Formats: sequence, structure tokens, C-alpha cells
Amino acid sequence: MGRSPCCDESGLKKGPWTPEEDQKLIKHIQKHGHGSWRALPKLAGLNRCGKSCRLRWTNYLRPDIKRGKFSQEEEQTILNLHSILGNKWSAIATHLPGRTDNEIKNFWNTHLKKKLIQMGFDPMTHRPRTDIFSSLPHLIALANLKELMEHHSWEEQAVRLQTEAAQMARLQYLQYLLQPPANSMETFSNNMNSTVTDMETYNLLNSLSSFER
DNA sequence: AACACGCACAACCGCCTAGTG
DNA sequence: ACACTAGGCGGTTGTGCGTGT
Repeated sequence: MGRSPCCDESGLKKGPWTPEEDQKLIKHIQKHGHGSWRALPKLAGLNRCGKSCRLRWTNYLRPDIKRGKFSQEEEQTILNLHSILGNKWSAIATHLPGRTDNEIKNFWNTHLKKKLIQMGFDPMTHRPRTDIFSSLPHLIALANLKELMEHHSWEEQAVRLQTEAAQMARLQYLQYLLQPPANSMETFSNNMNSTVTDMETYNLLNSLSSFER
């Protein structure tokens, strides 16, 4: 019900945190725990709203936060979980110890989303895109077909077609792996028990992205 | 050197939900 | 059952930095 009034109070500081503010927050929480976030700023001597303090602590100052680049395994985990859970960042974060929902959300928006789009997948459905732009490579391929037939031997064309067929098979396999099942934990656990390992999926992603270059 | 641009990420905003009286 | 609040969540914006021109 209704919006929390804490941030409507005027005179509270906004914007980037200073090292001094960080220290005050860390010291207070280490000594007393965070308790009520609403009451914390006053007790800790901070001119911030409780919400801002909570966010700063959970997303940046918490001692168990893992910083730095996401590993390949983490990246694959996010892809897998996002295909199942969607934009449930906090739910995804529970499967990645030391990572915050905010960090995962940012990583998704700046890296993974683009990666999927580049590979021709809809980042929301994890299915191949069906719009005109995703079809463009196929249309170009068709347009080039005539020229191909005129300038290359049958042997060359056979090798090329064989390579492309293999890539297409891998693409379809990946499509199958990334298919979002019905939103139930049953299908989730089925997926988790599938014989396909994270590494296999990751290798497929890599092989496909290198193919597109 | 100066400017424009894009990227990454920290932080904020507004809505939703669970808990409480 | 209802009103109210704190905390949590996801979307969006702001800011600093690196890179290209």
C-alpha cells in the first residue's frame, strides 16, 4: 500500500556516497546491526534516508559481496536462470553467492542482453527473433545463393553446405536448451536434472558467437 | 588538447507485498 | 476487514570514465 514516505523527506542527501558516509554506515552496522533501516540514519549520524542506506549496504558495503568480473560459469547460470525465471533478479541472485540483484541486473542489461540479441535471440523469451532484422541474414544468404552457384565448384558448395548444416543443427539444439518452460518449479527441477551440462551450453554459445563473427 | 560519444555501474524512484495493530 | 508502514524489488536515470575523432 502506498509509497514509503521516507524518501519524500526534504533535506536528506542524495547522490554518490562519500568514504566518510560509508565508514559511518559500516561502523554502525558492525556494532549494532542494521535493525530498522528507517531509524538507522539518525542513529548512525547520516543525513540519508533509510532506503538509501539499505541499498548502499546490500549492494556495495556488505562484507560478503564478490566484486569483479563475472565468471563464465556465473554468466551461464544467469542465462539459464533468466530463461526460467525472467527478470526476477533477486531470485537469480540467490543462486549466485556474493552477487547482488543490482549487479546481476546491470550485467544482464549491459552484456548478456546484447549478446543474445547479436546471436539473433529475443532476450526476453530466449527464442530466435522473428522480426525482419533477425531474418536479414537468411534473406542475404538467399540473395547470395545465385552468385555462389555461379562462382564455386560443386565440391566447394558441398563442404560449405555441410558446415552450415552443422551450425544450424547446433543453433536448433541451443534453441531447445533455452526454451522457457511453463512457469513451474517442476519444470525448473526437470531442467536442472537434464543431462545437458552448463559447460555444454556455454561451449555451444561460444561456438555460435564465433561463427557469427 | 578538446570534444563527443558510448559504456558500465551506482543510485534513485515508484510500486508491490508482508507484517502489524 | 481495513489502514498503515517498512522493506524489498525491478525499472530507470545519473555520473564517471575510457575511447575515438
